[in-house]
Amino acid sequence: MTPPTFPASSARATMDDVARLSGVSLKSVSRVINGEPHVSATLRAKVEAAIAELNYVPDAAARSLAGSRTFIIGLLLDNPSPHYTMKIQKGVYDVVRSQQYHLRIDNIDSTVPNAQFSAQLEALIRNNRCDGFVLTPPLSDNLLLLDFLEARMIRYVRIAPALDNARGPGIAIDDAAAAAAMARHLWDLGHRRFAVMRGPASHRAAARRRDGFIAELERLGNTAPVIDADGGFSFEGGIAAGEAVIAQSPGPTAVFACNDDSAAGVMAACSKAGLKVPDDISVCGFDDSWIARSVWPYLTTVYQPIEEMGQAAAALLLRRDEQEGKISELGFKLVIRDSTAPPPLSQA
Amino acid sequence: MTPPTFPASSARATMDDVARLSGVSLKSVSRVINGEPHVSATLRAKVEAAIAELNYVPDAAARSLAGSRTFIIGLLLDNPSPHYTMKIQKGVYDVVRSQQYHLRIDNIDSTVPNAQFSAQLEALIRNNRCDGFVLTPPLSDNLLLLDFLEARMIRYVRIAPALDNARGPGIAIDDAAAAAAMARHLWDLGHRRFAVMRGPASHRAAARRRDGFIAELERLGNTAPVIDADGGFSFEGGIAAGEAVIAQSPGPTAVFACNDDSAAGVMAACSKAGLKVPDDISVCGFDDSWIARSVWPYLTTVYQPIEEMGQAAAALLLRRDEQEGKISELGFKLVIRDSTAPPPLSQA
DNA sequence: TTGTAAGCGTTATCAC
DNA sequence: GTGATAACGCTTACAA
Repeated sequence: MTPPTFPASSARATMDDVARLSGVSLKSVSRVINGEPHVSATLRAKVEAAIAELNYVPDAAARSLAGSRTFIIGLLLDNPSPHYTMKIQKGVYDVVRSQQYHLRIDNIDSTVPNAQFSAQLEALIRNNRCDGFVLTPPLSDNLLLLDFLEARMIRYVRIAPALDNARGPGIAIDDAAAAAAMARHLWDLGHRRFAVMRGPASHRAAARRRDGFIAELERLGNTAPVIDADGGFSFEGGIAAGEAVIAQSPGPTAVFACNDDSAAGVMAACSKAGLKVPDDISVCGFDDSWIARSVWPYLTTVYQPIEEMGQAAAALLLRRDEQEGKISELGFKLVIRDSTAPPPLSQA
Repeated sequence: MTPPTFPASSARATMDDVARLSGVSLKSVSRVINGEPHVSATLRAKVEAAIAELNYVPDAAARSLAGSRTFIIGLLLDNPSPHYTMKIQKGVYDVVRSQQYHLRIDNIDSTVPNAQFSAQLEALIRNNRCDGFVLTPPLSDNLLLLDFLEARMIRYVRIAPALDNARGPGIAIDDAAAAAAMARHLWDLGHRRFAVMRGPASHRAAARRRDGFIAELERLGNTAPVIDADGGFSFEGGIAAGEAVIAQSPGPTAVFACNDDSAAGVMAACSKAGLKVPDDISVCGFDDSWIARSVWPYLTTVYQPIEEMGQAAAALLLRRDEQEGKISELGFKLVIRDSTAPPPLSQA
């Protein structure tokens, strides 16, 4: 079987052409291109003119063969929510392209046994290096992965890490504070009986949301027990947990789900049970994902700047300001829509 | 400003090492690696043993510099639905990786003026070629893009093309037939008054769905006019169009939306208007996207094998069986869930 | 069937 | 500041 071959692109100008046209050496052209110091203004001008005239663009393959950079940034994805992932991807892409880098995608499955996991990583790294990886959750908290990358001196930036935060650079929001803001919103509306839908154990940030919510309620003076259910971060999980929770007596007047998907599930459970949101019960979520505006009534939730987190992660990776171990926090925003309201008078 | 530099990965075996260890020439190793013919079994065995022992992996940069292949496939994205895009991306990724290729992502904005559009394309192509592109809708029907790629002899495969189908290879489903199947489903339930929510004009496949739906109704004997509204392919568009449609008198007993997002919007509109789905009105969509299971009741829709379409597109690109102009059709499936039922007795 | 030699287009080393 | 010249790791004529 003959391997596939593809036509090369049409002839392009090389560094040689630029050097010849501008009457300088190859190395000088290289200096100009890479913005190296110790180049006279006149030389630089000559070279730049030639580059413009020839419409010259450096060849990535040659650069990465000769040099130590590949001009490729990898985005490591695992088991992603489409909405979340696409936002991150868009953010990373925009920054990467603005610096003349390219974006490579790599999916890895972190649910397999360790040996297999390492094999996947090996396969990714070996035949086509890249200049760094952006790690998305739950990979951001995968210690095996961090070990692997560090052992090979491969740079990375973690998005929404929640574990071992001194470990590597990262971009996050303050999940606990955001959940606390939501707790205050519900409290101020008059709610006093709450349920919280936690996320899967592997999602560390979800635990922070749940804990932050409960802690803030306590701080506000809440003494009643908060119903604690597993919403599984999914619509189906939200339905199941929602049905169980609203069947209790007395039931909650407000439910905080740790992501929007499970919140939508809770709303569906309410609708099945004949409870009107928000008149009979308030429901709120987290993420301000696309589903928050795809349910009726629109979901009260926490906006996190997902795309900006992708941008910031890429920028951090490209900057190389040895910020190891620093987690940059971005702002969140409470988005009050139509799924939360004061509790029914009879229950206030 | 010094450009960022990244550490090279740890020393790896090269083809030279393999040649030395196995006692053959460089070229022979190359032959084995590339699966070229005319290699004796013994030589091949020796080389493969050496490769295994040294854990050798060819360097992509060197290969693409010396040869005509880059081992990179590009996925061209524009204005994507997250769910759809992620599925395509996953499918393309899996096939590409299985052939030792890598996946590069490129977003382009096709809503800008032509000159700017071409500039975007130039920028993508120039400094880092790739061995072919997978085109996703609406890019699959962008004639400017096809011209651009063909002029540069860059291979491509179109996903869900609906225009100029003789133009290049592509992967699609039979949108008209799928819509017709949905029409029969509703007709068989007893519905006789229909509305269809069409998509935006740029999405050519959407028009095929609408037309196929209406044509099948006529074939079945429907004489009443079909209400034709613009659902805009979005949740918001579906709400607006849905409100307008159900306000009519007599209103439809069944609504077919050309994608799931607008179908969900119609459901929300019904819910606002106090109509119960499916008891008072049936609603169905197209795509079997994630939102179809994120609404209540679950949406009756058309499943299209999006991930497989991505796989097939990548396989086509990699095969190089000059199948120019051939569109491969994959199967669809009617997915009957809970949002469709017989019309209310009073209206049957 | 196998091997030799000449690049591919950059960056890096070291002189000048 | 600037410029020869040697890598980088592979593919591809062209021989043998």
